[in-house]
Amino acid sequence: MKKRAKKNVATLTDVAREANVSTATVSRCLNSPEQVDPKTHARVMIAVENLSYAPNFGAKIMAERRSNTVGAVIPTMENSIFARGIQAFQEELSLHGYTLLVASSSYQPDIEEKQIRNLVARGAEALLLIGYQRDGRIYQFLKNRRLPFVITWAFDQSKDHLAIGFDNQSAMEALAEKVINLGHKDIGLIIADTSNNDRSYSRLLGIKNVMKQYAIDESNLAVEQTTYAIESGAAAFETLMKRPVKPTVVMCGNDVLAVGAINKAKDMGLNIPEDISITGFDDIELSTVIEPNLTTVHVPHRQMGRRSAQTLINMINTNQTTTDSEELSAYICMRDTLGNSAR
Amino acid sequence: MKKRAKKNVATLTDVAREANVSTATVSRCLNSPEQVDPKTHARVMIAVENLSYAPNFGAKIMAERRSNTVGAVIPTMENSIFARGIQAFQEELSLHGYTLLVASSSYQPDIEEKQIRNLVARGAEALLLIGYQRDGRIYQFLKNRRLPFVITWAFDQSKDHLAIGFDNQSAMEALAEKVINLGHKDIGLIIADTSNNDRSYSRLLGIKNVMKQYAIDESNLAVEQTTYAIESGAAAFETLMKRPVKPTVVMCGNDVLAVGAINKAKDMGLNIPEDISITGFDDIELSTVIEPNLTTVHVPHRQMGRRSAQTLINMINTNQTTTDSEELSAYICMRDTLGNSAR
DNA sequence: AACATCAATGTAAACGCTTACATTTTTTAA
DNA sequence: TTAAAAAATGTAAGCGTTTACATTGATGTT
Repeated sequence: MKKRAKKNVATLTDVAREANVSTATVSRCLNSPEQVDPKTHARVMIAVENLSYAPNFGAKIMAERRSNTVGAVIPTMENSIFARGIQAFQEELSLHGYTLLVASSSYQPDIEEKQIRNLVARGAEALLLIGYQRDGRIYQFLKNRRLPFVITWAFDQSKDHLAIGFDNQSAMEALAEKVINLGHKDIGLIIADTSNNDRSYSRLLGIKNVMKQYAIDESNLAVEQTTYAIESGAAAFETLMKRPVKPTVVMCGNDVLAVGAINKAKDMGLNIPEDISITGFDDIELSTVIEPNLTTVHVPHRQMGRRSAQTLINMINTNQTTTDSEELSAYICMRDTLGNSAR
Repeated sequence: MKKRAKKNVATLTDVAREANVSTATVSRCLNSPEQVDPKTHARVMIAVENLSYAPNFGAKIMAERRSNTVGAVIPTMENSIFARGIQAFQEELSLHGYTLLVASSSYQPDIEEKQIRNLVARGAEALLLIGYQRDGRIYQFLKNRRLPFVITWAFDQSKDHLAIGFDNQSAMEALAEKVINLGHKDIGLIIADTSNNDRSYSRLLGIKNVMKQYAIDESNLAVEQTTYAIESGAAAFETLMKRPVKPTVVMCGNDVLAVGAINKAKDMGLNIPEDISITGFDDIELSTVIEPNLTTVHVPHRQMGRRSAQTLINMINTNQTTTDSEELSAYICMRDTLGNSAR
């Protein structure tokens, strides 16, 4: 009966014994080789190889009191909404010697909280988060731990958390204005659940705002809330088209939903944009693959990723816990799915 | 002048002091609450909350000698080739209390090696890897550390590493046979660099095999090797169509490339499949979004992810380092981009 | 009343690394 | 040649947990 499961993988001590040096020397060979005699170094590296040694990060992090790791929690990995931004984030991080740990929350607040705590526990020195909306407890937690974090994919002057992103509401306002100027009055909207997704909520608000501005009654807006998947977009589109007074344009909370809507519209024999206009949001790859090409809002994916990384690294280095927010611009991509109102 | 940077985040000891108990009790509150008096538990949890305590995984892993973590290294996160599989992998893992750590290699062997070592260092108890091809040193390393791993996205009877995947070669053979039976003799192929990508290589081999079988000379196959991106597919397609004898079908190593090819074909005013046939591989979301819908090979994404997770967990639990491989089936998805030879 | 049992808690060693400081060896300068 | 300076290496403490084992106190049994 053994006392504790004894893992038999080589440790620094094993390597030291094998190479006939102290653990300190082995450590130096691995972390600052210039400090050690080339001959010793060679001998140690052979021992490392022979024993298939790999450092134990847990021990390393603890001893160094730092992890060179930055975390990111994104709502989903399944579609490519966040892929390009995260890719840029990661590229910039590794340029500066940091490793990225990604976790996904499946758009669920409780999972997000768990993942945030998980990343912190794993030694993340800073965090990238999507959107503002989360329990105050989490913000308090991050503040107490003096953990630098940046919010992205959103930007709201009135909030006081550090954000590097774009203003969802005004981006959607610009698009809605364009839509209305093309004569559309009956508007359908397919969007993610707005209750725990501030980006969705802001986009919805943007549309409502512009409608008010143009004196179009709110009852002219038909909203379908759904999950982020092509099929959900298709289903929601079908529902919208069954309404007594059909919309002449269906605006979508993102490109994935819009693609679903377009597919369904084509299935139903509708011509886009002659019979029905459709718009998206995000400008992901899909939007130029779908036929006709999707009119959407271009979001500064790569820029958000890059700037967020730079800012976080700077905060880590200067031991600051916050800094100035940065608004990046989103702009409308006019393509082929938005036309004049059919009515 | 400070000796060491003193991080001021709460530790277990701080919580213990605050709650007036020993560190052991705090640890038990967090890990096996049923062992402690409810009153004590409540008191401790308040202290935890007050101090914004989060456990230090490094220390935890070291003390527990296990991490409940499994790693995966995939070639890319940018497009969605691996997204669905990884998603399924992750779902199955968390069902069993394991956390997934994902890293990407950008299709570069040296980065892959680094990432593998990184994940191992971070305490991964098992690994998911894509394809067989990697330096023997890495396999030796994994073997020496008795680290369970599974290879997926490939299956080759003749290799003796544990794999849970499909046979790229025979899948491509089936497709090539179909293509040839439709009268195609001049075949273009757009595929990733086959030199360090065994999936690509097998697919190429599959085509060559069938051509030989049907007595079509190898010179009838025009191969363009390129990177995985829609634009690369488009560019490669253009190159292929400039050849003295144009192919009547362009087979692509994956759907992303195929989408690029289709786009370019349409740009060039070619009708698909009347003027030119195009095929893909993978069956990702894109393939039913593109018009016309892409004829491709369906790959058992989710099944590979799920079965891999189950198998790895089983190996961890039984302390085994390998087990039986499992061949899953891929099948042809006939859609609208493959037709009779135009010649 | 004495003792065994059990639940709750505490004590302290161990995990594998880094690094301040101490010591030894080599190089340089006179 | 020798002393001083610089380079290479060693020693050992400390990082924040878990857990075997020890201790304490309450409860039940005779």
